[in-house]
Amino acid sequence: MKKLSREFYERDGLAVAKELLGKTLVHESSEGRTSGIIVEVEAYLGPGDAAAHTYKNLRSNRTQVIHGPGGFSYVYLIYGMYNCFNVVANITGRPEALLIRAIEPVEGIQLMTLRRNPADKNIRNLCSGPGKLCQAMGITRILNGIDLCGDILYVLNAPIIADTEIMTTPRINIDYAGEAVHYPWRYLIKNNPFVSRKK
DNA sequence: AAAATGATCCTT
DNA sequence: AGGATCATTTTC
Repeated sequence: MKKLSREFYERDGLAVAKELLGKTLVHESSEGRTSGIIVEVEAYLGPGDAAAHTYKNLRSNRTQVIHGPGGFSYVYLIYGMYNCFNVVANITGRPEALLIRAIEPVEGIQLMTLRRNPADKNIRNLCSGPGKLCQAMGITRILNGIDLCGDILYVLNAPIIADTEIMTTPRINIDYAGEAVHYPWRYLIKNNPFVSRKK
């Protein structure tokens, strides 16, 4: 399969979020190659989304990549300890980010286990959360702002998942976001055992 | 300049 | 239910 193109990313964030399900995220690191199937994605659609880092078009050193073209990576530190990986969607001037919350590990499972917790042999615990998958795949803020149409971090195309196989729920841990708390912008592959916990 | 705050995870 | 841990944002 081919890498997803700029055109794929530069569309409405909700459509891109949904269509990312079932695609394969790949990281070619110096330690080795890791990959996995995206099974859970949340959309953060600034400027009208109180949960988004680009709410009211907020532009800062951290969020500037979200304001640029689609198909770039946005990686930020959360709670002083964990990285979160997002795919930037839509065109320049439409600041939308898609948080990859869980993947189903495919390649480099041994390396993922080593990076996470060598004592835990349960592969369900490897990438079932945004901080966990970044740790397992070696994604850090060094990769913030890189082009997903490049050769280091990218997503391979795959057939679209049918609506009947997709579930939507409100987003996780955004209780501060007022009205936006209820928006059904979390997309998951139904009955997939590798999604994150909660709700 | 100082204080508050997380798009989390793990342990109790 | 609470703590770890710190860059970023908000407030003074």
